[in-house]
Amino acid sequence: MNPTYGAGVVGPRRSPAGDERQRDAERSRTALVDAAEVEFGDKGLAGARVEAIAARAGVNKQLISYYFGGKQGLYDAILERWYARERSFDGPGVTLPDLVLRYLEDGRSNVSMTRMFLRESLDGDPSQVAAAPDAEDLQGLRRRQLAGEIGPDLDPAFVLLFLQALVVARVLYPAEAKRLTGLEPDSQEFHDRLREQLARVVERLA
Amino acid sequence: MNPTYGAGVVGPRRSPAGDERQRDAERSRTALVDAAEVEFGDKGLAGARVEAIAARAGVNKQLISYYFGGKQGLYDAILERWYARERSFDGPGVTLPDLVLRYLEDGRSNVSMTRMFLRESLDGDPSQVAAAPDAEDLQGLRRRQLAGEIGPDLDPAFVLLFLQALVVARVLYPAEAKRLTGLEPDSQEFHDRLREQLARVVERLA
DNA sequence: AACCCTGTCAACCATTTGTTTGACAAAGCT
DNA sequence: AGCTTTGTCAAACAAATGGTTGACAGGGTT
Repeated sequence: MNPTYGAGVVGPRRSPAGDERQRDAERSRTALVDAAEVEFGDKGLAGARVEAIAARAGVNKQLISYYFGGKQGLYDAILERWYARERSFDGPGVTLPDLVLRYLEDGRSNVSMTRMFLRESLDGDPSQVAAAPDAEDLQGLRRRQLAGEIGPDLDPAFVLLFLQALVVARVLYPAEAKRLTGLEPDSQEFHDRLREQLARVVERLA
Repeated sequence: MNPTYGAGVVGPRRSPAGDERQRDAERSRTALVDAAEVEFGDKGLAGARVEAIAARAGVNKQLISYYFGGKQGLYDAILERWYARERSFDGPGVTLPDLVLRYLEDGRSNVSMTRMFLRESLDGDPSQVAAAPDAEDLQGLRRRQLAGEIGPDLDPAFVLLFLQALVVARVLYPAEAKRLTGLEPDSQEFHDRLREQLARVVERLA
């Protein structure tokens, strides 16, 4: 190995268009976050190794401390990104099946992050959560119930809880998914079938 | 601390009925398994600390190596126990709602183990699982479909996947459960409502 | 050109952590 | 009673791991 920076194995270039700078804080940051997402998703916070994350990102592990203040900081940064995106999901004029499928879609394109989120949910301390029966998402469901999308004998709170579980089933039980359906959980075919089946179940809630 | 064995703080007794032996391999084993179940459920395999397990069990941590060959061995032992019990669930003459509620019931009385199981599912390598569309549990569902318990437009494989997800929702999302319903997920009231709501959803699958 | 801030790395360090070792006593056996 | 096996513990150990330090060069600024 030679002691130069970046992946400049192809020889010295005179920064052709500003896109291949060998020192790019933003790129390093992003690479670390992306890599960490996978590692944390695979092994969890405790199981993930900072060295593995750095290696996957192609940078020195010290940068994790430099940019995020350590392993935990990196973890938090990713989680923040997750919550931010999730908050933007529900909106006015979105039907229930739409919303569910939206979550499903998101889970498909962010498997690692979903895995990480599930682990986080498992790790989290449930005692320090406030009850919020007036939360926005719940009110949305109540409105849907009045509109007839959900039967009057069902409790929107439990319905929402159930839906959240349904949406992550594939990520939570990849092995079961494969065993039962005979399909690869990552495949397009599985995804299509899942969409269809889930929609049918959601329709039945009415 | 004095260098004597057992919890004999109350003074020396002459083994009154064979139940308070201070050296009891079986008791130590069980204590370790029980303690580990909680620790692994709370922190996961990587996050759990052998010292914490031993402390919770009230024995020396070395016994983990002695009896189970180490942390991993203890983990495997517990997992084995889980699978063994689960295999005994489905049987002839059990209706679908019954079966689901049975899983629900089991999850309630074994929260730690369920948590641990979920983590394991998340950790596991899905690639080394064989597709088994002729599995026993699936055939059972197909029979139920013919009997009218499941609509003909639903695929038993996905239904089973969904049901498994529904049953663990409470353990997977304890914080959400509390936030949405306003009830403590461990409380009897939550459990009763959950039973009821879940049953209604399962009925709707027909 | 001289200077300085920033990005990056390799080596080092302190701690944590699972496991091994060695001692020792409780029970069982002869 | 004496011997052996087994259960248990405290202390020592080695490996792993996250974080810190110090060097150094790229780039922009003066």
